[in-house]
Amino acid sequence: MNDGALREPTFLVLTALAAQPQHGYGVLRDVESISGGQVTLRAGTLYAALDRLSAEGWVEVDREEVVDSRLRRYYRLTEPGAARLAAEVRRRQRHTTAAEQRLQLRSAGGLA
Amino acid sequence: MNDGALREPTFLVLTALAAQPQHGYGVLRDVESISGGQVTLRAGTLYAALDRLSAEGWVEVDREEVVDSRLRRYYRLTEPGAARLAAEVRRRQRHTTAAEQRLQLRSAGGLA
DNA sequence: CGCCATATACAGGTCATCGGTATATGCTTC
DNA sequence: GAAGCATATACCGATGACCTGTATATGGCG
Repeated sequence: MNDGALREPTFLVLTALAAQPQHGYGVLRDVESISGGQVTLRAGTLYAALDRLSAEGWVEVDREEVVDSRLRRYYRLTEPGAARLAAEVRRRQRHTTAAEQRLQLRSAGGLA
Repeated sequence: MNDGALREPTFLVLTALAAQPQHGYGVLRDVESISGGQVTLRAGTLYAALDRLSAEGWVEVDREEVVDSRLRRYYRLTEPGAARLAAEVRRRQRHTTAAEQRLQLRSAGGLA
């Protein structure tokens, strides 16, 4: 079991749903704000990810509302989904910490 | 310009080369240790990434040695490569911080 | 009246990664 | 002494997440 690494869009979708349920378009805007405008998810990416994550059991439909004749489907992060996200956070922190240390060694003039 | 997100294997290859030049197999072992054994790069992934990153100007061949009739090609992270890695670190830290905060909100019983 | 924001959905294409294989040497183990 | 493993680089076909673009529909703004 090498894998399990989440791609950035998937990671951000889970993050957007971590605090409270949101509908698709809300996730879209949330991801944009989390990333400071760096990441704007394509609609296709978002709904494909939502389907995939539902099949995985990491998110599920919270409720559906109809606002102005338009459907709003709210998604919720499940407990397994939260655990998965937490694991991915640890994994990424480990990697970014290693990268930082090595970049510092580099600017310090190489390895001892 | 939405993109620029590095995939995990690519990120780890750059990280492995950040402190000092290494040859392919050294990168392989280094990535494994950085990730605590979680990530073992496929040979195909590694050399494809090295080619791609060379074309991008983020890594370059440092030197070549022949040890026991076997070639050792050492790669080095370039300055643009180091800058790219540093940018990716900042990006990932922003995202992991957001994910952590939201997971805490969740365990605290939802958003205020 | 056209444009933008809101909102969901699908179809076609790309590309990084995976999985497997090939080649070659030297050390260890049985 | 041969079987297997670590070292070392390299290619090829398949997969799948993601991107681009498009379709559909409503309401507000200029």
